[in-house]
Amino acid sequence: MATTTDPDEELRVLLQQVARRIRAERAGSGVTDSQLSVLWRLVAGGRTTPGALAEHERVSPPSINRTLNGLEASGFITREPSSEDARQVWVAITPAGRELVAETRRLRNAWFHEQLEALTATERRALEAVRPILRRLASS
Amino acid sequence: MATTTDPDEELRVLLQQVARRIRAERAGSGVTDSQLSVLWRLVAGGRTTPGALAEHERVSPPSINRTLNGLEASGFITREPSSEDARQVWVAITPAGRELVAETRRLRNAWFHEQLEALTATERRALEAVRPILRRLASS
DNA sequence: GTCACTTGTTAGCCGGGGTAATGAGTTAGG
DNA sequence: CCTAACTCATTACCCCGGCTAACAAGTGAC
Repeated sequence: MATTTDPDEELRVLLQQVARRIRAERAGSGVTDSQLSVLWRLVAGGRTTPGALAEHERVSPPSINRTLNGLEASGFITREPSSEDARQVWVAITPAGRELVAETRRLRNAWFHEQLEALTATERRALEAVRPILRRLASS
Repeated sequence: MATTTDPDEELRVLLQQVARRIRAERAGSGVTDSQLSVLWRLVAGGRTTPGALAEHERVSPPSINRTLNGLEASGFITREPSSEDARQVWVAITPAGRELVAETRRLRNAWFHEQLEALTATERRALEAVRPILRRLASS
């Protein structure tokens, strides 16, 4: 019973499954997925505000706030009221956070790296060709 | 500050973001993501057991059980004890479930479809080339 | 017949998404 | 200037869906 499946739908399902597979490689490093994502952003882009983070992560302000609470409680970020606009808050990564990013990133990438290394050169190229498409899909 | 990013890591992050983007296109159709996934599986593969579903969805037995509870309560699946092995349960999709799959699948694919249709022929081919790789990643 | 194993289920925890409401601060208009 | 509308962050609360631990029922082997 060969599933009579729309090819586009198979792609959609595959993308979801791969993402879940990646996510499953959590390595119990004490930091959650969304927390790591925020830390990664802070390393890449420097200090920012909760609102900007929410927008970047495509998540509601309350959601990002909870993530920030966890990170602050663990000492990986600091929150500091803005002096220009007292409604705003500056979110900055701490040295401990920076260190955690480096270490966790290594762990989190391990499985995926391993999978990619098993690819042939042709497959590697195919994947490269798709990178810009993924970028567009991610930001559309 | 140009992020100094490992290309493989960018791929990993992109895959996650695209998956989240797809998932966000939920269209409030009354059925949740994991429920639809199970229904889709039942349409494709016919009746099966909770254990087999859990394995296929790469999820723990209690998790699949909760999903099945929701589907049963909504009348989209039936559970029937096996006559050969009384420990086992047969899970089957109902006509209502089958209909819901058809309709929801259409809704759920809308956004993704639209994105894919905006691709050039070259990009389309690049995506096709990656399909078998995604299959392997999803099932590894 | 007993004991180990298998299958499904329940109970309870947690992360992380959402909306609604709130408080504090800023800004625009009369 | 002072009030009204708006903005940003946060709190409270709900829901979904992972997980482990524990358990009940059934099977099979010894």
